[in-house]
Amino acid sequence: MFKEKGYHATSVGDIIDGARIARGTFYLYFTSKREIFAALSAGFLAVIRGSVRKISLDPNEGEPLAQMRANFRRVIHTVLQHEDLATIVLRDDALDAEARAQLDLFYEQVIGLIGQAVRVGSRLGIARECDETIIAVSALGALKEILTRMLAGRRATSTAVPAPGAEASEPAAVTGGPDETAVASEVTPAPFADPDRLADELLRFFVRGVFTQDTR
Amino acid sequence: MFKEKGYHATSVGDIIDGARIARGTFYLYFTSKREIFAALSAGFLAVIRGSVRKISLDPNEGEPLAQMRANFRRVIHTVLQHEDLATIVLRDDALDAEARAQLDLFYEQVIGLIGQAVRVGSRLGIARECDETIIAVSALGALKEILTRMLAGRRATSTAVPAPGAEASEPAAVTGGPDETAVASEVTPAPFADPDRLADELLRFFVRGVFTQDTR
Amino acid sequence: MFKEKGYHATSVGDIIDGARIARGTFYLYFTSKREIFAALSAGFLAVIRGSVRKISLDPNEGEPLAQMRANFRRVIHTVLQHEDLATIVLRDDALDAEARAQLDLFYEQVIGLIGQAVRVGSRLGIARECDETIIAVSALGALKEILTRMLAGRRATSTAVPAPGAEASEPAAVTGGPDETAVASEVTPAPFADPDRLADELLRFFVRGVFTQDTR
Amino acid sequence: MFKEKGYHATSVGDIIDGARIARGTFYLYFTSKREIFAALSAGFLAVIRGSVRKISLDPNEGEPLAQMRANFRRVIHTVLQHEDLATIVLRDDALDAEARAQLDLFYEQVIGLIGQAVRVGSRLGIARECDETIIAVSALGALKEILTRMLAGRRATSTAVPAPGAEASEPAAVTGGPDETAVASEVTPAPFADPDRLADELLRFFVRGVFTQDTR
DNA sequence: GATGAATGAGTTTTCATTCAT
DNA sequence: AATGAATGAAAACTCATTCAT
Repeated sequence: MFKEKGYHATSVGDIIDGARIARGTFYLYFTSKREIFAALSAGFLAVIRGSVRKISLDPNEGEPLAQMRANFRRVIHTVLQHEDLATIVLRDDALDAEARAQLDLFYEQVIGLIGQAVRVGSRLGIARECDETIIAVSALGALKEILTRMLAGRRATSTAVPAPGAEASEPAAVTGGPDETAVASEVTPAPFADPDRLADELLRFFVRGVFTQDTR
Repeated sequence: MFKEKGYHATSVGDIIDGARIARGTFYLYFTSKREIFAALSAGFLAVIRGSVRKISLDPNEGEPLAQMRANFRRVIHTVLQHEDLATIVLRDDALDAEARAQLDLFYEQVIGLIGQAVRVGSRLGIARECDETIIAVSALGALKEILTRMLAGRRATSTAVPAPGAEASEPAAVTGGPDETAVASEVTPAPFADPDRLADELLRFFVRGVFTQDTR
Repeated sequence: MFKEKGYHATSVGDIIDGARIARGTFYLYFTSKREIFAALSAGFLAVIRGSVRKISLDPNEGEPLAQMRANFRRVIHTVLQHEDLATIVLRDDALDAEARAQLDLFYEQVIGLIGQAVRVGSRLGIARECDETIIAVSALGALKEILTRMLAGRRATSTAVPAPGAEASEPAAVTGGPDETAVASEVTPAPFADPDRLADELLRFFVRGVFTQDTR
Repeated sequence: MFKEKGYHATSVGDIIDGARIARGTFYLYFTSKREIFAALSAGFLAVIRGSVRKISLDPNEGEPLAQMRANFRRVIHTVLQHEDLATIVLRDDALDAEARAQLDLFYEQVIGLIGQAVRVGSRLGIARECDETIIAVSALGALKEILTRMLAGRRATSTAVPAPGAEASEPAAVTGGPDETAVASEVTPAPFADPDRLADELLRFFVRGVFTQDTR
């Protein structure tokens, strides 16, 4: 329910209807709507944490960039394995201060991890001079956005035949200028369909950027 | 109010108290809570749209990368000029399908714009082979995350010593050089304090990535 | 509603139905069910407080016993003027700690007042040696019981023709032994019908007790 | 549980937790929460009934006033022996009509008994002319109030220094003489500590009242 | 144009009671 | 006899919205 309607639009009534249980049963297992959401979030965060490894300098562990690629791939696969939970966590709904703090902590950890990877790169002479916090935050943002759209794409695909009462079907049109709008028949799905390709593309972006020319 | 508490936690009561008007007066100007939020969002989106230019190949317009840097700087400055509105838009609160669609459209346009820049780069031989959608989405995500944290940092700083009644007057705190961040007691502020540096760092990330070594 | 059903058995729904107002209107004037009850109680306690005067030794104020009788009469009349409120206060329903404290304070004040009267009597040599606290508490208890039954009697009388759905009609029978059960057609009404007689009888009880013979 | 929190604030959950039994087990022995409360009340009322004797004119039974004193003492001692039950009965919590009627019946019997005593006194010429119902009701009220405060005092005293886990062990604190109560920091305890003194004081109040002067 | 009292649908939460095991 | 998971009716409370003044 949370995945479909978000935290606020989902009522306890929706949940118990969906779960085919009585109101009291819900409160037998969760003390509040907030708690079930927090429990779901926490569960997912734990799983995701488990899918990320710190970059190691131990040569047995392989090259740092290979380790990073493995991390990306694992995260993406874990997200795909837990589409529902990933969706509600990425939606980043407000909730209360405690849940907020839990999520913030998680992202701070992710930023720390990415920062560490950059620092390792610097030490090895394979990363350029940069503000590692900004890089890490950017990488996190990029990853979140990619994952969000990957999940949105899958939802759009799987719900292709919308139940009566739904209101999907985005007006595909976009792109500023009237020049090359390309195919654009399906808005996002295509490039996000292959998880491993996604991981590689993302990694390449982090590693090499896009442009070959120097900035200054 | 929306900036501080988010859409759902802000009641019409909060708004009219803050605005020192009567309940009825509110509904004289807005048909609903949703509408005022949508109006605020739309206003901000229009301003932001106005601060972005398509990359032009016309040599009078300067080099493409310089145009991109100018875009980044303008966006960041606009966001800073409209901290409140930017905050509520970046918070990405759920609302209804219509507001959702409006925001989605906007982001789709941004993605289109970034994609176009990459395509231009490709044509000029200054951008490497890549999936432009993934790159554009990543860039958008990075930008959103950076801006979000920049605003969070400013909020944290400005509310730090809350003079009773006052609510502004930045102490422009910036730690000199980019190397030794020393204290780092505050969560994010430091690296996000200088907007232009932020724009440059972000651009450099997009352009060159972080690592110098090849991926394959 | 509180008078008829007591605090717990009265729901906000009952109140708004009785008042012919909407739910929201109720919460516009009272923040909770507890609050309206507390407000009603407090109002009544204030009125009652206003109807009691400290016994004065000033000869212009009349004899102490006459002052006491006046107090009794005023209290009884006030209670009769505010039958509903008096009933809910005397019912002494649990509520929360705060309301409890408010009521306790009130009764403590009453006890203080009665104690003072006894002390005045002692000083004047018209009251016998006694533990004034016990006397005051006894007097308070007697007064409460008398008033409670006076009000119950009036309710029984006025509701003589019970609305369909009610469940009155006490099984009058009582009195341990099978000897003289007297008339007993109406359980309590009769002796409690005349307020002034009640006040006088009560005062006489306090003053002289019932038995003429000495105890030890 | 009922003693501590009252009927409404005590949930079946509290009861089964306290009794270390399962929910189902509770309903094996009692059909409802009301029933267990009624059973407890009824038990106590039976015990109390057993501790009161009708005043007899048989000279072997001793003087009427001595019989009354004995009754008072027995009631007070019984109440002390069953503090918990006495507390819940005196709290006079609402419940349903049936339990209400049971309690009303009991009090009516007590009133009948006291009334009988007064009538006996009248016949013997040792009681003054009076409305015996009013006197009996007053006496009942005084007794209830005294007992309530006596129990409250004991509770306050025993819970004063709550050794973690323990819940009894009265320190029998009683301030020596009846005159100088000195400290008086505690609300009521002192004068209510000695049950027999209480009974005597109460009896004396009934017998002689407080004031020596005539009323009219 | 402005006001604010009134509204009531909708939400969360509680808790006495049941019944299959 | 004992258990405890499941129940659902009922209760308190919220808040966006309306409309007579």
